[in-house]
Amino acid sequence: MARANDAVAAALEEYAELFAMTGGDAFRVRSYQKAAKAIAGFPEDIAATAVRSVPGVGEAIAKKVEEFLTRGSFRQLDDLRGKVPEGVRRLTRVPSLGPKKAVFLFQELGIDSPEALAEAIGQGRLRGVKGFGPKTEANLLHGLEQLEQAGARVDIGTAMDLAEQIIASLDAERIAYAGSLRRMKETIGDIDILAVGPESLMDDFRGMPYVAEVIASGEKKTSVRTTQGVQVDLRLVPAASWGAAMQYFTGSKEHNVHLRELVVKRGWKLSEYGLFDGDRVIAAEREEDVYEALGMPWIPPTLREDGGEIDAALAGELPDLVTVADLRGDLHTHTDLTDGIASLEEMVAAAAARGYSYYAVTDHAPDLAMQRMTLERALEQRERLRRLQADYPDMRLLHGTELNIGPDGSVDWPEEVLAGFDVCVASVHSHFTQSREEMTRRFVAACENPQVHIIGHPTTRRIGRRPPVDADWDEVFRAAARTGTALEIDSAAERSDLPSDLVRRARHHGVRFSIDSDAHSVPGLAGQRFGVGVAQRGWLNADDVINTWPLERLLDFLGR
DNA sequence: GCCGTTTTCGGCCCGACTGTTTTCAGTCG
Repeated sequence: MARANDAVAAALEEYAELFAMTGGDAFRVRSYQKAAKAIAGFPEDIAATAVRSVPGVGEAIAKKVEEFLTRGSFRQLDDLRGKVPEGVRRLTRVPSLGPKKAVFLFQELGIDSPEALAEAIGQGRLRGVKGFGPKTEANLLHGLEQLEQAGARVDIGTAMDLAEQIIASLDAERIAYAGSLRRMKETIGDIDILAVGPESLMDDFRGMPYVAEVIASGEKKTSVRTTQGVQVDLRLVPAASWGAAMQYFTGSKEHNVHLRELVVKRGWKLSEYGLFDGDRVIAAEREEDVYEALGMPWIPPTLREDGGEIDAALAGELPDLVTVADLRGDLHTHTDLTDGIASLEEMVAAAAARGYSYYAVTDHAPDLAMQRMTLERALEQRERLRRLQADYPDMRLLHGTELNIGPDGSVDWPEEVLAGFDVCVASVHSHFTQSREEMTRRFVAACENPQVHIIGHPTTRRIGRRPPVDADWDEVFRAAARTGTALEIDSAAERSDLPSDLVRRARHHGVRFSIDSDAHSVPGLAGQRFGVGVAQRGWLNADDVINTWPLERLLDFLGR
């Protein structure tokens, strides 16, 4: 069941942003951001909790949240939405453009969207404007390009939260999401929801508080844009053709085109209403029947990209994909010692509740200055973790760290310190714009460090915010395979990193993977389901993933 | 706006980088 937490957090996040843009006090902005983060990371459903009990939520924010929970917004948010055009908010999505410059551009030049900014630059209207020199202009152009590449797509976590919220809000006989979301694609353009139920469902849908705009509405399909700017299509389908509709609307288009070629060869017809031989229905109610009628087992949605899955299915050679149930632990997580929001004790208790055989705490290492890590603090944490171990006889607690890979491939702590950690994840957190050669050398050097077990979020992309770094990935994969360094599939939805296409390529080089949550909160631990989606899209089976292995085998891998 | 074993007022993760500025503002992690 969808929790209200994410919708509340998104509203507070938006308010913080608008408040900052309208000249609000920076410390108050931080209060809203902190509260949003705490609510998103709060383990209970906020709608069923005393809001004040969430750390970081005081009198004023509690009132706003309560109003939001009753009517889907709050007065101050409505006010600011009226003052700052939605497009100006989108301007801050342009990398290198923050709230200050965005508001400046709006007030001084009337630029009210990324599109308008592109036009203004094209017309040379930024020339000579105070604070906008040639370098800034070039950076903005580059940022606009990146934004365009990312498109209006949102990460799968945002889309999944929204889809689950919508599904929970509608009273249908049967309802589910299809499309790229069901295929667990890392970014989602729009959300497709199929439902069986009365036509009044459409009215209910249009009237929901999360609907900002109705784009189109008919008997069978309603399209809306939500307050988060995501398009959602709701389709009513006949109960008798549920399976065919799911098959059709799950896609991908390429998968369906390929499948329909097989259908046509047999003189049949496949549509969202069913698989037909003339007027005779061969399959319609169950999706499995569509595939079985074509002589193959049901194909998992995560494989439906026309990447060889149909031939594999026909040959009976579909991979035995890794699942969430295969995971025995998590090897990359944070606590409030650095930038997490839950304590060590809370995170460990939550991990135990998830039934893990092992669990690694990997707070940031000292070179990420804002985290203020020191060796002393790390060793104190280790002591606390060792003491906690006694309370968890069925779960091995591993003390790890997330190191920073420097520009030359070196990491923060010297070898003798690293040797004291059970798990070392090493990640790039700076110098993103090195040349391909430098970046490749940097990753290869990190792989060759015998103390490094896992390369964290390898491409360092942040969906919609930062492009992946440039490296010769095949070279990196060869180094990882040669040195026995695992590559991480970071499950945090805005990362989804490695991306699935690179996962599949890396697998061909014989690389092992670790599907980690990179959780900064208790609910963050559940994010592994998105990493499993990426892994499935990369055709991984359980054996490819080190944290499906039994404890002994994992310890062996870690060299202990 | 939130929070409290130095505080109910006065602090609030902080340093690096970049471009533009002649002493710093904005952005980012």
